[in-house]
Amino acid sequence: MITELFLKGRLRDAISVDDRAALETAIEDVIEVEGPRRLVSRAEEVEVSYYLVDGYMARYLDDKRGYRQSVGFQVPGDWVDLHSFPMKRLDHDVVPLDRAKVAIFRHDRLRELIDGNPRLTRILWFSTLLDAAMIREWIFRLGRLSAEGRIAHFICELIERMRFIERYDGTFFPVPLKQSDFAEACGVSPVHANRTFKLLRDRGLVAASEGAGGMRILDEDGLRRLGEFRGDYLYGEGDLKLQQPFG
Amino acid sequence: MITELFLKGRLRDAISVDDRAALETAIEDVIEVEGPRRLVSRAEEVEVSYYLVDGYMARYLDDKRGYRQSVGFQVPGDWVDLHSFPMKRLDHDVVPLDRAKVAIFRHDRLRELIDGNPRLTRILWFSTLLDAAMIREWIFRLGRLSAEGRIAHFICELIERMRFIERYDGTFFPVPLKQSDFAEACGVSPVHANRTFKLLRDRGLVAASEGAGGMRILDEDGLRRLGEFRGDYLYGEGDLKLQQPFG
DNA sequence: CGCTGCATTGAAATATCTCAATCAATGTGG
DNA sequence: CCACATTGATTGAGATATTTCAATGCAGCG
Repeated sequence: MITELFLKGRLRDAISVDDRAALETAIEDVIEVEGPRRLVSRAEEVEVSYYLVDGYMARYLDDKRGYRQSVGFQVPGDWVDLHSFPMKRLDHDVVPLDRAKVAIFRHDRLRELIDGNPRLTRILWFSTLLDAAMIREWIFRLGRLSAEGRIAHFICELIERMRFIERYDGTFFPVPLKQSDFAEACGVSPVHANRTFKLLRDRGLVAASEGAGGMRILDEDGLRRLGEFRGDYLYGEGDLKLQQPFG
Repeated sequence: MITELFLKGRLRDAISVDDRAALETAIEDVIEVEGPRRLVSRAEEVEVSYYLVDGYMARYLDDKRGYRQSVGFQVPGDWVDLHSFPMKRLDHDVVPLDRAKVAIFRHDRLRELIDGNPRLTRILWFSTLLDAAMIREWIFRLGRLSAEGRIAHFICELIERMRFIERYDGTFFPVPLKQSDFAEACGVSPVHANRTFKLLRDRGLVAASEGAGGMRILDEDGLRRLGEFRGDYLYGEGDLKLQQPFG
């Protein structure tokens, strides 16, 4: 099933079998895309939304000098730009990190699908809001943490999200992020990101980088403390949240 | 009409007369609240959402030391926590800045209202996404701008939002924000916020502070340049966005 | 008059950026 | 197999930006 990973580890069980099937039938096509070519550009009018089947993507805003600020990171099972469905345009660019596989949903088809189905509507709405909750936590990260805390916090988020989709085995997760990608996500210079990783290694929190192949975690609790990480924002929805205690 | 200002200056005209009326009838009550007492607390389960009729509110995440990061700012016409309707809980606190008037919408009542009304559903969904677009721009602000740029950018956003609801006359807007509130929103220390305001005054961009009564703007273009401000993210929705050119 | 809450200032301590090299791994063409 | 280019990681050193701590100023208010 294409949408196998959608909300996996969170609300997935709240989606009925029928709704899942309906969602699957609304898929227009599944294609391969590859960075650094943009999949969606800021401000262009769009008529489809993409669901990320496999691979990773980042969302960017550009500053005056051409440097990028990452405003989102998508993993398999995420919608990349479902918000363009009610919004018509995006306020940012979407770029595959490497090679990725996406399912295409036409907006008119989505509309047909959900207009008579408030339950499914609410689930899709929910998933865009989960995204918003993450972004809010990114603000916290940038506004209140030191460079070291920011990187640690971001790593914790990645761990948690990879765990949802069973791509984290307790010590390693694969993600094609370079140090400069961490820098763009955490609002620090690439050079400082490098020094920060060295600090994290010296503290025994993460292992030496495996290139851009992924990340080996040595002390998840230590990272959480350093990044003042509370995982709850990744859940939403009361009942399910109980599976993961706050803090 | 209570929801008079909802999406004013943006999508408001897209809401049909019937839908507006329906929305009005779903109001449970209108009450006065006052900060610094929290209106909604992080993680508590909620059954109502609030629409801000008058006054201002801020949304906060706390760090380890008890300092706050502002992750949102609401003006009259905004929903303060509509996202709790699909989410059940909030990931942050909501606090009136001063005295405010809010309309209460019970979630079960909202559900009845929109379940047979996909158009209205999409408008509410849209408004939560507009909120998300703003937050993304906040990330840009924190991640890519200097303290001076951040404050300028935030002021520009306030100008624009106050303009939508006709509370900005071209030189002044009323908002009970202290320098320390700007600091919490922009991720800088209160002391540095103070020095930054001095810089902005010295550059002739804003006038001497009027306490927490509001802000007098001397050079909006200058502020936009300094804050690398692009107003488009506040609009959403293709057609209407044309009213305000990009950049 | 003496609080109290905010704005302001100074000075030293830190954190982060920038610029400029260097290094290591990888791939490519000959 | 070698010379070379490319990409990303690493390091050093000086310049800037921002924080922190500690006072001071200033206005409204009981």
